[in-house]
Amino acid sequence: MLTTIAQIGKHVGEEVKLGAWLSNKRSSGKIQFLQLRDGTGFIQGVVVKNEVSPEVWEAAKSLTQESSLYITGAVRADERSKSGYELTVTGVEPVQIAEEYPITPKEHGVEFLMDHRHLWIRSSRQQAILSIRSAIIQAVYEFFKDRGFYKVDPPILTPTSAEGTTTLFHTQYFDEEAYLSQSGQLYMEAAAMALGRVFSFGPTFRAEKSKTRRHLIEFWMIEPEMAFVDHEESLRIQEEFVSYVVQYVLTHCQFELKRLERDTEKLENIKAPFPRITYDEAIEILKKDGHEIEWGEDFGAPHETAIAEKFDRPVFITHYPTSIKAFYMKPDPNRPEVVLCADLIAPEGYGEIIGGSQRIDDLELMKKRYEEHQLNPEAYQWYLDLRKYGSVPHSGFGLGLERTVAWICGTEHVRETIPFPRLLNRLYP
RNA sequence: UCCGCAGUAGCUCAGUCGGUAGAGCAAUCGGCUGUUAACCGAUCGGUCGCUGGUUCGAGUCCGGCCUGCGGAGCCA
Repeated sequence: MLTTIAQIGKHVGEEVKLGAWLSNKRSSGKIQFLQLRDGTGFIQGVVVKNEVSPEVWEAAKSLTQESSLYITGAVRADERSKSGYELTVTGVEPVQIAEEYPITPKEHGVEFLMDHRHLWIRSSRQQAILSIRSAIIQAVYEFFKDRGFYKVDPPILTPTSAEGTTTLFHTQYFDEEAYLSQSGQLYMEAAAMALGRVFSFGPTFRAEKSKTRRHLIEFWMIEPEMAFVDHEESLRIQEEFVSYVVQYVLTHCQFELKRLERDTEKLENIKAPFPRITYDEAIEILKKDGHEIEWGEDFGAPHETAIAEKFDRPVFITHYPTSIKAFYMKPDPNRPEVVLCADLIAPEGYGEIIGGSQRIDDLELMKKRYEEHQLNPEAYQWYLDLRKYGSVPHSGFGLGLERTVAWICGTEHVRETIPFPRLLNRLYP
C-alpha cells in the first residue's frame, strides 16, 4: 500500500512506500539526498551507502531530475527538515529515468517558463498556487451551499452577446454563427426567477487585446444572482463571501502561503464589513491626489490602485454614472443619473475583483434601454419575458477567480494562477 | 492599437573603441558521510532572432521585419 507525503507524519518510526518524482538530488561520495515530491507535498529521502545494498545505491545514483520512482524508507522526525520529517531510504525502484529536464534549479525567463508550462506546474511555487486555487474553489462551493444557493450552469455557446461592446470569440454552430460566452449573467437572472438564489462557476472568454498582469483571454468567474435581494443586501453578501474565502485559505493553506512568502498579516485583516465610497467620493479623492479625471469618466488601473491604497481591506465603489455602466443596471430611484452598482477593488493594486449591481426589474424601462443601446429585441425577447412574468427586485455580481487567486497568493501576474493560461498571442501549451 | 525595453550555448547572462565567441548553471565523467539553487576538478556545448546595407573586416554601426516582455486602453 502506498502512503502519501501529506500523510507521512502519521507513520513516524514505520517503513512506508511512496510513488514520487525526484525534483532534485544532492550527493556526496557515500550519502545521497533525494528531493522527492508526490503532489501532496515534498520530502527529503536520505540514502546512506553503508546502510543499503549496492543495488539500491546504484538505483538511487541512476535517478535524474524528474525521474519517477517507488521509494521505501523509514519515516523519521528531523528538525533539520523544513517539513519536519525525513525518509531513511531502504529501497529505490525507478519507474522511468527522465531525459534531460529543461527546467533546471536556476532562474529562467518568463517566455521559457510559459513555453514549458506543462512542466513548470511541477515546481513547488506553482504547486502552492494551484493548491490555493483549489482551496478557493472549495470555499466558494461551501459558502453558497451553506446559504442555500443552487449551482446553475449557463451555456457556453451563445447566440448573441450580453453587451454588444465586448469583443467575442466567434464560432460556428452548424449553419449559424455562435459566440463563446463572455458572461452567464442574463441566463442566471432567468435561473434566479426559477430557483431564487443561484450561482454559476465556469469559464468565460474575452477576445480583447488586453496585455496586462490582470488579464486573461480565458478565465473563470463566479456569478451569483439573487431574487428579492436589493443592492444593499447584495453588498453584505459580497463582503461576507470574500471574507469567507480569504479566511478559508488562511486556515487551510498555511503551508502553501508560507512557501509563497505571502504576508498573511494583510490577509488576516480581510473581514466584513468593507469600506464603501461612492463614485462621487472616489472622484473627489482622485482630484485631491492630483489625478486628472472628471465626473462621468471611468476609472483606469492607476485610479483603482490609488483608491485601494487608502484602505487595508477591499473597498466598494458604488453608484457609478448610468452612462458608463451596463444597460441592465437599475438606476438609483433618488438619482437616476447613477446606478445601484458596486465594484470591489482588492488591496495592494490587484484591481477590480467583483462587479455587481441591482438589475432593472421594470419592463418599460428595460425596453427603453434596448432602444438606447440598440440591442436587437428579438434576440433578447426571452430576457424581457423575465420582466413580464412575475418580475422581482434582484441583484447579482461576478467575481473573477484568477484575480482573487493572484491577490490572495500575492503573485505578480494572473498567468500563474491558472494551470494553462490563455493570453494574447499564447495558445500553447 | 499606442508607448518603452529586449533577442548571443539547453537555461540565465557578459561581450570594451568594429578585429574573428565568454562565464555560471544544466548534461557527461571523477571526488566528497548532512546537503538545502550543495560544493570541487575535467569534458561537452554557438544559424550571435531574420533580412538588407556600410566596411578590408559586423554579435558590435545603419534600415526594414519578426518574436517576447513591461505598461496603457477595455474589463473580472
